[in-house]
Amino acid sequence: MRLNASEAERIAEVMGGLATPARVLILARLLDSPATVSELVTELAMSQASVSNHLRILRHLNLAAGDRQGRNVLYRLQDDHVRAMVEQILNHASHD
Amino acid sequence: MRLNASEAERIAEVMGGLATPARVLILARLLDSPATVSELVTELAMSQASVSNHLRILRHLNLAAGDRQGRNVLYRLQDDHVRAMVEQILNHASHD
DNA sequence: TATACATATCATGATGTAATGATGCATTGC
DNA sequence: GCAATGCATCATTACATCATGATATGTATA
Repeated sequence: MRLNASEAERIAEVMGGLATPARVLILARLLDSPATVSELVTELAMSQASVSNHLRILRHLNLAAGDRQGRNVLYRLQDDHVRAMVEQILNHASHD
Repeated sequence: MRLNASEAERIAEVMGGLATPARVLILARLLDSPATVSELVTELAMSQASVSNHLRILRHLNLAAGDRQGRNVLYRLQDDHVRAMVEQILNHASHD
């Protein structure tokens, strides 16, 4: 599994998406089920601007995706591969 | 898999260890086999200070460990659980 | 012990990122 | 259309992190 510089850079970017407690909480919450922005705001006790900024980052890293439903936007994990990775990472914490 | 704030903080710290290309390259290299600091310096074309600083960070995060062998220090991944996590993360890149 | 080699740490400057408050945009209901 | 709701974006400030060059520590060899 040898990496070149640009692959390493891409991985580092994605991992940067998990390098802040706010986004870890968001991803862990989305592991359970999709959630709207306001649900995340109340459940995680974060400001609306902060949640929205973090969701934008997760979107751009292809870790999360949002689907508008009326006034709300329902966010979810991007795909099963992201799900597996997030699960593995959260699992790491419990073995540590 | 619900997280509290301090668990999220811990995970974010560990992921910060993978959030820089230099450390991704180091961990990917150590996935193959252990390596001394000078081997990492030459193989990855990084400065000695930089490699040593990054290794200190990886050590403190319990991602890597170093064993002195004479003048050299041989670095390796901390354990099989770290190995599994790093493999999963590198695997993510190829499916992306 | 003196020297060279391998690694670690330190101080600094430059860059990046997070939180916050304010504002803008989109959608629904009146 | 107008107001209200839900979300996104912007600008600012504060803080953290990286790379680098210099220096210190530990280890082997002469």
